[in-house]
Amino acid sequence: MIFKIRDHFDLDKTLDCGQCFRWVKKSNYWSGVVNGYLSNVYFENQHLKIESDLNSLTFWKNYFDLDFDYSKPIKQFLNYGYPLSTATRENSGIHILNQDPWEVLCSFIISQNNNIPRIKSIIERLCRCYGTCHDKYYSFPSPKIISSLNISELSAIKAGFRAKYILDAAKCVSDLKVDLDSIYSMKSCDSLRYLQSINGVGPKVSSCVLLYGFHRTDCFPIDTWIKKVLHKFPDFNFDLLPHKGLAQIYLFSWIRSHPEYLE
DNA sequence: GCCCAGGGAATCG
DNA sequence: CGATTCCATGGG
Repeated sequence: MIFKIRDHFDLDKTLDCGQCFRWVKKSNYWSGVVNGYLSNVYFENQHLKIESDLNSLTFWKNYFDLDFDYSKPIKQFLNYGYPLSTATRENSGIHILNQDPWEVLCSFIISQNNNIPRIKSIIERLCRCYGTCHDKYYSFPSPKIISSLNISELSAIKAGFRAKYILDAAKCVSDLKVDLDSIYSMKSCDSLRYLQSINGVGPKVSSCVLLYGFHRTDCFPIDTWIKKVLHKFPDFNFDLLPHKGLAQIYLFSWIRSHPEYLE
């Protein structure tokens, strides 16, 4: 299927900004597994082309967030001063994906005290070992599947100390002690506390789940890089900024590509 | 060998 | 309470 893109949209940055971990860049397209379906995505002259057995216009429009009006927050960010103005100028093509909440939760548990290449390799092993095999790719394993494992079986993915956190999350989610669907009707501050009832889920991981799995742009995940930015620019106050989660994404991408600006 | 990586729990003053 | 330490693993 094909979408005509009106606003500025950068597919490369959207899939390579650290919000998702299973998309792989091929020659002129991206290949990934989304909700159990192998999908290939192309972008050329303002058209987004998607080849996937997941053949739903509304799903993909939502996944790539094509109905959200980015122009207003972008305009505000551009007038908010350095460094957000610069970060926005360089990264305003990024869209916030609407990913599967369980995959986001599990992925960002794995992300803690870790680096992006290794996060990807651990997730890949998780899918290969315990996901469902379709022809030549693997779906992301369900919470029920993972909750049936013991800690030594999970050690195969080499997640280290995070393995016990993955197990607790899978158990909580599969027996509905943490009902992810209920979050859709909860306020962000309540869902943050709710998610943090999972062992291994704190302020940062819960914020990422809400931002990348539920499009809660009022959440502002503070990781090591954002911490450095806030320390370097103490006058920058995001508390009252609308859609500050989007600002966080721009700032994260910006500082990752220019770490020298911290000196 | 040492340091760090999209943090959070356990422990300590 | 806030501050520090530990947690597995792998690449630089």
